[in-house]
Amino acid sequence: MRPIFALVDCNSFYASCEQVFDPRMRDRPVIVLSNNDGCVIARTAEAKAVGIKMAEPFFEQEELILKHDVQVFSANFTLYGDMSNRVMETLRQFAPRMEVYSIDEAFLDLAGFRGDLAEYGRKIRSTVRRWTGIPVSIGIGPSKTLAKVANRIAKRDAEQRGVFDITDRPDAGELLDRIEVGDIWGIGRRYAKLLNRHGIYNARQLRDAPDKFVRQHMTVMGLRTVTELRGEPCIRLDDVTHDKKNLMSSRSFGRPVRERADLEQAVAEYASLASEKLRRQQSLASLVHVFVETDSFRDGPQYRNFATVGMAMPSSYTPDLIRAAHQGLDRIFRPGFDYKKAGVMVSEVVPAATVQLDAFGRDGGVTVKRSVMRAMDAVNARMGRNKVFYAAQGTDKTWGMRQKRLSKRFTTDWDQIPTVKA
DNA sequence: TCTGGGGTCCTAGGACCC
DNA sequence: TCTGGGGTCCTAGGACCC
Repeated sequence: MRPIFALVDCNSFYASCEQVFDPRMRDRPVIVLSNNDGCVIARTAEAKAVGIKMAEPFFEQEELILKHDVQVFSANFTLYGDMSNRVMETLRQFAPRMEVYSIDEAFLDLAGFRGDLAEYGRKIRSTVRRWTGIPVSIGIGPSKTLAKVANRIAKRDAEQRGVFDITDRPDAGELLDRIEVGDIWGIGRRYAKLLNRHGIYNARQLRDAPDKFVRQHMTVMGLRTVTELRGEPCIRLDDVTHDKKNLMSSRSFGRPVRERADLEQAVAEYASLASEKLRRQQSLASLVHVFVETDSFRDGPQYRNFATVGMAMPSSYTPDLIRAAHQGLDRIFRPGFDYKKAGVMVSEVVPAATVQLDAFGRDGGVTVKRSVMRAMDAVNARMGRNKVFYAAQGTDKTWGMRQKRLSKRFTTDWDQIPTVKA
């Protein structure tokens, strides 16, 4: 059966989430900032129209923001994660198979669908809007890459009303003419530049480029993209969830940090977050990597370093990871620097079920540790994140991130559910 | 004053083995 | 003087994604 993919993509997702819970924000320029209120990571069409740039620093755009009364929010990932689940659950009803590709995107498998695909797309779109409040755009095509292209057209051309089907279009060539090569899924800045140097500027030119040229300059990955542009699918729909092979937890600090004690707290906090992520996917890790770095945007002495610490047995037990992270920090901490960021990554991740006994048949206390963690996760799930935590994480957290414009956790915390006044 | 935080895959080259 | 040929594993770096 001929594959047909639909790519459903939420429009300016984080900003849309904020609009759902605050009707005053509808039809207004709204933006959402990255952690630490650093960069713009989402903007509504209205914000784009007044010239707000994506991924650019917030402080550089403050003038524009004041002038156009742009509404600004700190990132509220708890809210976005929950809204994402609602959107995905809604989408699931429209296709036998679905791949959740990112927090705001999913591929649907529409192979074998009989009827008008674009019409079906519009039905999906209006249902998601009605059930979750989130606007989406939908691209439909014979390969994932072409579904992505169609999605761009759906977003760009207002007359498509948010849905575009590129399958069996006799004018596919002209449509691809209007897609810049750098806007193709899989073609980043570097490849776009390289292709431009060789006279390839749009999707049609890339589609028609010789295999040998593509293979030589862009490896097999590039060749896959080109094949997909030709309408021959080679990236399959992947509907099983894979365990992450690496898990990272890192943050920039709200202020420069000099004291070792503060770094120890921060690193403990990140190790604890990494442990939680491991437990959520029922995995254990045996390597813990710690890194610290100064602020490269500022003058002054710069330092960055990382250390890797192996644990005796794979673990997801928070104190094990905190201990390893502190060992790593011991190795790389140098006094006298203004640190801006630190992080903890874990690797050599294995499923928890495969845990081995040591040579003496002991389980290293795994059973006890597991019940402690289960209890802690249960309390935190119910009462709110970090209600129970380790003292090493610190209680004052003066290094914590700036989030001046945080919305409430409308959907995941009983105390913050919106109320309607009669 | 203020510049995010995650992930994946592929390739080339070196170490090492037989 | 002649100076093999494969294979595997690991790592660093480069590209991409959201």
